[in-house]
Amino acid sequence: MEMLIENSSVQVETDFRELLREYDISPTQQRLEIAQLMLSEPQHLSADQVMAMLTGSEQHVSKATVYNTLGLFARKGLIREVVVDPTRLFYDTNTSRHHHFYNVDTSELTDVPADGFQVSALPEAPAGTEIEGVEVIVRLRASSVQQ
Amino acid sequence: MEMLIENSSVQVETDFRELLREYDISPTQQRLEIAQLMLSEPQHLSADQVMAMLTGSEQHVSKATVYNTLGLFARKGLIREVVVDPTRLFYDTNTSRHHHFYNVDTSELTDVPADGFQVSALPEAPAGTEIEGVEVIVRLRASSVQQ
DNA sequence: GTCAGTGCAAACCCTTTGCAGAAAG
DNA sequence: CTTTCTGCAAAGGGTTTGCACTGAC
Repeated sequence: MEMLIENSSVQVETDFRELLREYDISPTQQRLEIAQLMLSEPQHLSADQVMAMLTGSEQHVSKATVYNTLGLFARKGLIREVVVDPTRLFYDTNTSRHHHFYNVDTSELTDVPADGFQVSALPEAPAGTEIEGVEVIVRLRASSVQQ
Repeated sequence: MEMLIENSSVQVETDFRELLREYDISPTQQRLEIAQLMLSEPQHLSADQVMAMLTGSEQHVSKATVYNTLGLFARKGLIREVVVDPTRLFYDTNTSRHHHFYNVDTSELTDVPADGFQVSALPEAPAGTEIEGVEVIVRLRASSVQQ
């Protein structure tokens, strides 16, 4: 049992090592740890949540490194920074074009199903600028009516 | 000259006094000052910018009051809070449905012309929630090509 | 006179930074 | 061995809060 886990985690680690290299990020232990944690499944996490997930993991990662790493990953295009909450940043492991629900009551960030929304024509960027990205955020609150 | 300005400013003040009352906001001197400053023309301002505009105005308004007032105005629906920058909040005096350009290089927030964009179908809110608002932010950066 | 609003400074909280020590290649 | 990365703690910066004073009505 122990060996099986060992083997599979070594396998996973190797994969992420290559992934980071593809994105021009030198794969240190901490970066691998964070990559593995975040990228194993699509999700939306704040730096705080990443910190929390790291607590109890075998390898200690400091706060500064978490912030640095998330910023680095986002700059390199591995993950996407999402600005929805004035009090904290979210990081989305899905970098493809899609939109978000943000529940202001629970601070939960989720994807809008691809078929639920359509942005037809992109606006033209003002002179001297180019479009870096388009973000659509649908703010939700707990509904007052009974479900 | 002095008297003309006096008269017109008294007129303006009266208008905003009524406007605030309509939004269920008791019109204090500071709130009137801020309302007049912001609502005289459509614009996008951060709390900091409001502070700066107040400096040199006849009536002193403290930082705490500026923040409180902007939050109050937003809660009451007089202005709209816009979350585009992780480091500061913007307040938009245009509360009708429209979208924004955000220039990440200059931190400038502007409106997307109404005809430049189309959101066709709103997504359905997940069970137990209702849509509070939809925000579309087009992030811009200074273009590398010559204009 | 009562209660809401204001001002000041301190507290907050997320994020960034400076710098010495550790790890990567 | 050199360079980059990490960890710690402290600084930063926008926003909020606590509380005494002031102003609205």
